This record gives sequence, structure tokens and C-alpha cells, in this order.
Amino acid sequence: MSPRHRTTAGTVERLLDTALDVYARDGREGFTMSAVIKESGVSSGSLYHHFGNFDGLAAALYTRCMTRLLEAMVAALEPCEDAREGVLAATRAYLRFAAEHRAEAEFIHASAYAAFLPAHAAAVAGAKEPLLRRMMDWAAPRVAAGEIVDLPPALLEMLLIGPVAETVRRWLAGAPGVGLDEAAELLPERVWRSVSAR
Amino acid sequence: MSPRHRTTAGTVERLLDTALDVYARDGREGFTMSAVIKESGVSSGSLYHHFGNFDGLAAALYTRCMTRLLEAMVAALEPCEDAREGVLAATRAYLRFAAEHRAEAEFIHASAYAAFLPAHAAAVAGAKEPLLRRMMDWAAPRVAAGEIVDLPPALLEMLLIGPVAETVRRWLAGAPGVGLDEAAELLPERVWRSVSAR
DNA sequence: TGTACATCAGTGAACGCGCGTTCACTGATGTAC
DNA sequence: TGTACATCAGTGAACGCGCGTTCACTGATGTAC
Repeated sequence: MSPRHRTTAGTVERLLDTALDVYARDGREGFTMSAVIKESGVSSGSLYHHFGNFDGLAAALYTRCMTRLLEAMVAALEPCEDAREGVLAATRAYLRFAAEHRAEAEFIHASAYAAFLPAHAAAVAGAKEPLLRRMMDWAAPRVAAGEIVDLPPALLEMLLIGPVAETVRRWLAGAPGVGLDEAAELLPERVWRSVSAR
Repeated sequence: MSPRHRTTAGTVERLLDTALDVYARDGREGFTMSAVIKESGVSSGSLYHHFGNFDGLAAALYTRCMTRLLEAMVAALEPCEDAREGVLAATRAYLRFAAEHRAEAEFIHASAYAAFLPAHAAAVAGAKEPLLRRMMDWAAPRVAAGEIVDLPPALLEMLLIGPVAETVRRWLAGAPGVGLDEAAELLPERVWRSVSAR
């Protein structure tokens, strides 16, 4: 890798890191190109050079955050032989990710259906696909073995993700009475009941 | 009610209705005061007179949409004697509301943690409280009778709302493979398993 | 009943601000001959 | 090896647009005496 390439990677990383910081600190209304430019010390022209426009940067940041979350879930899921243990581990991984990477979790949840996404839907889906595939590959034999209920994959995902995603949303919004630790203790077993075939 | 009051109610309603239309048609990026003014034929000064500022209108619209959703769920829940039937009815009511009132559902989900809400959090919470209370009042004796699992109310809500809320989110975003009818058929029984105490 | 005043929904031109974007430019690195 | 050119990351002043907001105003309705 030439020095120029190293420089490029550095600038791209710096912009993404700064953008996440700005979002975490100032929220959606403060998430502007001007703020990211000013904070990162990178020029607007350079940002355009790498991302095309500001939405392109937002989409790249979204992809990076989402990939990290899915990677955390896959890493928790795959070592588990037992179906129930896998479901417990994956839901706990989601909650743990939010606790340890609050800024990333916030950006994912708040931007999930933001204006910038439709234009980059294909790129985002492409980045998610291999990780979602690994989760499905883990589940398939357990569905076949009659351990996990045989539902359309999308609905199975809703049961697995729904309660923890909603919990993280409320926690991020500062709702009283919603704690991540308590949720990690009580919810996973309940999620397992909803997807268990027995 | 004097004619002036009738006029006031008419203007307020017209602004809220138009705002919802604009959001449904143009999405978050097109949801501007200019668009609502132009579309409704109401002057900006009049909007300020009634709502203080544009965020005030957005918060009022959010409250109206949320209230309608909760009313639909409560109306489905309360006639049910049986705990299982109540949970099935409430989750189906959520999905049905989204199908029949897509614009309202979209505004609720997309605005849930928008910038305009924190300033109006108290008013929103005040409007939701009596309806949430009625849901809790329905659940309490069934928890006491050992039919519904004894969890913190917030976590019970996550199990009930999570899967259907996530489903509606995906459906609104146009995700392939997520149909509301199919979800209404398959999810409620699974949600019941997650909250059943037996 | 008639007159004077108060209240309040509603108007719309005008404003300033900050946003995303553009573009002519620099300079370091890589490539050709 | 030296020279000329191509490539490309990065700069930052300048721009126009459209946004939310303001404010002096109108006119219909309600109230006091």
C-alpha cells in the first residue's frame, strides 16, 4: 500500500469517526456537514472527493455501525451448538453492543429509515448480506431438527430482534425503567420461548 | 362553542391533516413548514399562533397519531377476558392499525426519537399515560393470577410491542419478504408464548 | 339599543442564517520515455 | 538518470437556496356600560 493510500484511509476513517462523535454529542439536528468539517479538520472538498456528498458519508457510517453490530451477534451465535444457548447469546450480544457502543447503537437506530438511506440501499444490503447469511446458516439445521420454529426468516428475525431493538430504542431515548442489564437478564429466555419449536 | 372556536378547531385540524399528508407524500426531508403552509393554505403566522413553532405542530401530530394507535390497541385488549386472547388481539390491532393508517404509523415510527420531541416529552407522556394505564390495568390481575409472566411493566411492553413494531418498521421501509397479513397470522401466537407464565 | 373597546384568529412580506455544494486551485506521488 | 506529464488527495472561499421565524397589520366576534 502506497503512502497515498494510507493517507486516504486515514482521512476516510477520520471523517467517519468524527461524524459519529458529532452525532453522539449533538444529535440529529447537529449532524451537519459543517460540523463534521470543522471538527475533523478535513476540507469539504476532500469529503466530497471520498463520499460524493454528505449523504454518502452518512450511509458509509451507517454501514460501518451496522456491520459491527451484526459481527458482534454472529460472533456470539456461531460458537453455540445448542439452539437455546445461541438465541440467548445473540440477544445478549445485541444488548451488550448497545451498552458498550452507545454512539454506534444510536446512529443505527435513529438513522434506520433516514432520508439518506434509500439512495444507498443496495450498498448497505450488500454489506449486511454475508453476516445475515451466517445467522441463517446457523439457524437452518436447528429449524430442520425441530428445535427452532419454522417461520419465514424475516419473521424469525422480528421475534429475535424486536424485543431487544425496542428496548435499546427506549434506553437510548432515556425512558425511565428501562435498564440494559435488567433486560439482558430477563428478556433472552423469553425471546427463546417465542422462537422455540417445542 | 362559538363560531370563533369552531374556526380555531378547523384550522388546527387542517394543519395537522395537511402535515400528515405532506409527510406521507414527501417523507422527512420534505416535511417543512413551507410545504405545510403552502399545502394547507394557512398562513405561517396562524401556524405560530396555534402551535408556537413548527416543532410544536410536529409534536401535536405525533401525539395525535400515537393516541390513535394506543386507542386501537386498548379497544382490542379490554373486551378480552382470556389473557392469551388479549395478547393476540392487541398485537393484531397494532399490525392492523399500520395497514389501515399507514401515514400515521410512518409518522410515529420515523419521529419516535426526533429532535422535536424532547421539548414536548411531558405533553406526549401525559397524553399516552391514561391509555398505557388501561393496558396495565388489564394486565395486572392476569399477572397476579399467574397467567402472564411477572416482569417489570416496561419489559413486558417490549415483548408485546417489539416484534410487531419491528415488523411495521421493516414493512414501512419497503423490506422484501415482510407482509403485514402474514405477520398478523404467525406472530401473535409467538408473542403470547413469550409473555405467558405457563 | 347603540357605541366604544378588547380579544384573538389569521395574514403575508421580509429577514437572516446556515446549510450542502461547487470549482479553480495546490502539491505530492506515480509513470513514461 | 533526468525530465515531462498524469493522477489524485486535499484545500477553502464563494455561492444560492430554502428554511424557520418575526411582526405590524386586518377584521370578525365578544363584552361593558
